[in-house]
Amino acid sequence: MRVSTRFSDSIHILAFIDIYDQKKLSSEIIASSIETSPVVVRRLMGVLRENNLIATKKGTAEPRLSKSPKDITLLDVYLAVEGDKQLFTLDTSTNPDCIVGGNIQKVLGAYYEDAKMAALRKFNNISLQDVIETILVEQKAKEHRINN
Amino acid sequence: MRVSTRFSDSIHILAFIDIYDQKKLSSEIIASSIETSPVVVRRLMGVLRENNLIATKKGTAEPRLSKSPKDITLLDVYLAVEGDKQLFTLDTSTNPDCIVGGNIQKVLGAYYEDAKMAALRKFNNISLQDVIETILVEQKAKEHRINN
DNA sequence: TTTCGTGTAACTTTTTAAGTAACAAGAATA
DNA sequence: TATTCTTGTTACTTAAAAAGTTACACGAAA
Repeated sequence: MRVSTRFSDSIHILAFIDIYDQKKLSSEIIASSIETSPVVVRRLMGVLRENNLIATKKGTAEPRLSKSPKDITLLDVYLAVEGDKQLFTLDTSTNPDCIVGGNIQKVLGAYYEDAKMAALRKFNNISLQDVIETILVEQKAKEHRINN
Repeated sequence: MRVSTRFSDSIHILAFIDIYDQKKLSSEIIASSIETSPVVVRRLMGVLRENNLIATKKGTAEPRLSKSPKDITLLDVYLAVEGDKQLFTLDTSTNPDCIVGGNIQKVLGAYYEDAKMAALRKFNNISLQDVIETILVEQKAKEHRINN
């Protein structure tokens, strides 16, 4: 299938809202930064709103973060838009009458869960604030290279 | 998209080959354990062969592991069939003229790589032997429950 | 009251992998 | 040696999930 960019795009939206705080923040403007359609942005923002990461007002282009960027981790965003699904996919239809087919799901499932948790723990240690600050540092470095 | 079960199915194939070592091991028999088609099995076995994990002989139903199960890690299998692709997907088309769009790929890319490595390190610490032994233990436990 | 924008539904397109059909050619065997 | 089984491979179809598109009711603000 097409691979989901919801996680990346959601972090983008949140960083954008924080960085361009005082400006008009229509879904169209945000979409032009992500290079996608306004509807995709509004759909993602709907999910972020349901998960208490942003607050929006219908008809008004003024989305705001519900919490400080320090208090939003990448894991919060990931769980909001991707949910707690498998990261590595088990084949869930294997022959239960075979020694391998009848036991491999449980065995692999445990290893997959372990690997997934190792990755998600990393995301739980990165805040939106970290992302925003790093973006701003990269931007200054970029501008420095251009001027020298 | 449809989610790939190549990783799970490949481990299944390797465990099956090792456990049913002396028996006839046609792609049809293996496929019936995975509950898929023989062609899917042969395709995966082709990839496993290219990556030196198994040896096969055209026309003969006798695939064999190329190495001891102790010396095959889940990471070896993962890289063989999924490659070293992104685990978390960056949106690679963002507006380069925006502070966020112009820097987020690099910033998120680094965090994603970090999380991916945390997961893959786990897989590098699990051998096919671990998987096989755990399957056999689960099977004995299952039989014990049935007989008591 | 006009204009802009959100929220949402319905539908289409895109992408990727699995499933299916077909077949040449190697291996084993009666 | 003829038959049967099987692999390796190609080409095509189906399935599933997400992004893209169109449309529109309704809220907000000038």
